[in-house]
Amino acid sequence: MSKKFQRYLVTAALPYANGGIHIGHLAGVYIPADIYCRYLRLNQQDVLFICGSDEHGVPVSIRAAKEGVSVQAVVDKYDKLIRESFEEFGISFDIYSRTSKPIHYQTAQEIFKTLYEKGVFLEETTEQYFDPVAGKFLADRYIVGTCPVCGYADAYGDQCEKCGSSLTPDKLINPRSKLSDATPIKKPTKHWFFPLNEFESWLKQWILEEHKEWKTNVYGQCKSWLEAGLQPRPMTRDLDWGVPLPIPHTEGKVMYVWFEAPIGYISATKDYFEQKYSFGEGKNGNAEDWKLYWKNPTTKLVHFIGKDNIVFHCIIFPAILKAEGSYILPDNVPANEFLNLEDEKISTSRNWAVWLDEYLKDFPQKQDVLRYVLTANAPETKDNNFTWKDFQERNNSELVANLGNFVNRVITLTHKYFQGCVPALNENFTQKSDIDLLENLKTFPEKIARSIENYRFREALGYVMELSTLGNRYLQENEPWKLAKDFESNRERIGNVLHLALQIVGNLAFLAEPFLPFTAQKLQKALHLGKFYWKELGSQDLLVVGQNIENLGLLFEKIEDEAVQRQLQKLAESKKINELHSKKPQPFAPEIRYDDFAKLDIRIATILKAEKMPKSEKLLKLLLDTGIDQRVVLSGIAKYYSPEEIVGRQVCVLCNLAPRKMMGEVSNGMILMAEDADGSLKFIGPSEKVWNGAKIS
RNA sequence: GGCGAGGUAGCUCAGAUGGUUAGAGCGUCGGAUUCAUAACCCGAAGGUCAGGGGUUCAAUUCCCCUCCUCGCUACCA
Repeated sequence: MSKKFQRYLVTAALPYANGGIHIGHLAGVYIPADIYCRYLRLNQQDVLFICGSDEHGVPVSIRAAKEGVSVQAVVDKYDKLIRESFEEFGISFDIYSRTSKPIHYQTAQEIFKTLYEKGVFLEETTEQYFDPVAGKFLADRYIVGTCPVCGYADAYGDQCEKCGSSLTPDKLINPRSKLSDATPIKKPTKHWFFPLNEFESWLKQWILEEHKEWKTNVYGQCKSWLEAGLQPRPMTRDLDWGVPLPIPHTEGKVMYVWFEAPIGYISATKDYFEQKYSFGEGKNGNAEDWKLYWKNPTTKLVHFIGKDNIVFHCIIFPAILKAEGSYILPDNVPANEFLNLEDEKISTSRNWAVWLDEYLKDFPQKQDVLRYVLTANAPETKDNNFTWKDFQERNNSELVANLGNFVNRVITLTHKYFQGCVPALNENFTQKSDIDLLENLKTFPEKIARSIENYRFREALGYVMELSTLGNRYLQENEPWKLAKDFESNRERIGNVLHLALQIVGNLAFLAEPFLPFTAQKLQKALHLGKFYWKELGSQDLLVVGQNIENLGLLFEKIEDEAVQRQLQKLAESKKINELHSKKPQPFAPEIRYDDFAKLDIRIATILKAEKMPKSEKLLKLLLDTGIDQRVVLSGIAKYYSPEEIVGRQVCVLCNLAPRKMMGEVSNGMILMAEDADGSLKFIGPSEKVWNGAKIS
């Protein structure tokens, strides 16, 4: 834990090239990672900050099909969007690479091959869905059909987007291929499994014993997984978009994204050094430098991610690296929780988000404001809420009124009394409040550094603001504007006060840099400051006496109600669109013949008994009188009906459905339900009482 | 249902290996001030630390139960 490290390798989760970056991503991953790296650089550490677009996986292929363009075109488009908004937002990656680059293919294939040759993988042939027309195996996402839960006609094989149920392709009614509409058939295919179970005891030792300092959410998640027991996981897929396997005769097979995406960190590092040398900096180095960062145990590897990625970064990826054998493992994985927006979950598909590219257009030159708000309210220990009102208030009462105001007062006073030049500090006029101020100032770099090193960024930012408050208080206590009423006799004292206040501003110009890089840059320029490192901060002579200070105007401006209203309006519109969308009935399913319908034997039956299935949230166990027999049917309606209220009711039952086991009970049929616009389920039955067994036609 | 993380002032969040008056920022109210973007500074009010039980001289902090939120997971023929 207290190991001495010689260099840092910091990674930020690879954004998926399927959409833009929103405030949840920023608050959870990119801003904290950027603060950490900017601090480390100011602290003269050797640090490499790595990121890049993750461009494989099924969703991009589907989007490409939907937009009618090539997969490459889709990833190019989003890679560009993401890359540009990060750049403009000041996320200081040393490299932003892509997993579609040849270097990544090589790297991923090398690692795969090493594991293959070491005999790490288990090979297993299983039955998978196959599209006989397109001649391809189908990922779950590529199979659509009617959702067995809500009846939505275009549910995916892994999940129904309508009702959120998680599914498997077997569960879909009338499954069909997205590629050709053909009915998928099952066909054997071979896959390579990574035996996570073999790494279980090692992982337990490494995480549960050796990394007790990890954040509680991360540690807890890992513990949960490890204690549940790990299973082998397939690391290959039958797809044509992805990194091909480096094994002969495996055409049409690629690596599972979660196998190769984290390797993207490694290939991005290689990419960095290749680019560096190709631009002529490499005279003294060599292209093997990346190994220093990935294979030398004096390197501290830190992964910044969101909580949804914990398993992949703490369990699967480390196990893969461990199996490979020559790589270092992360020292820490400071995963953040989630950020909500105006009390609701951020959702890309529902367009409930604040998109970085749109923010940058709506609030030009206000990168630091968003950086500030998202840091001050970062979901470090629990899910947090972002509201535009809070954004406005923090800007107006913290950035404008505290920090911006302090800087402005000091510079204005300096111009007023000393023609904009830094006055000298005269020892004869030093007072206790000066000494207190300086004593206090000295403690800040250390405090801020400690918080950052422990991944407590909101606390660190709080200290920066505290220093600004201290400055404001100092001015208030010493009231140079009052002394100036008799300027000549108080000249030295006024000079001292402003000198010290300016030194505080000078310190802020660097202490704030990890958090507010644009503001820090402006300040450093206006104060004509040289380059200072963290260890030099806290000192009282950053500014040179006599140096001219530029009047840089206002650092922050107020955000008016109208701007906030506009943003709220924008959100209200997405909400309206969502509601319209969800209230629109689903389009009709494809035409069928009478024969198809006639296959369904739907009867009226009476519920004789009803009880809640133990250990289940959704299932009720019903005993039905069908007129012909009495049978048990399980139905996922527990959220909408209590057992007592439905006994005696007549319902429609699909009777000739194959029996199915759920939660250890066999269900013999399916109750037909109508789904309301809000997703709730209602029984359908005869309008008047009929005899049990009545056939529906 | 199982597992994990949370439930602390009006709001957003800290914190305590159990011990005298539970903290911060913002908001609110009062005062002071005018160099400053009606900003700053000082002060005050505001909390049975989700609810119930237990252990203890002492619990908000430890244990058990219940409720609520979020995530993972099983189930929705």
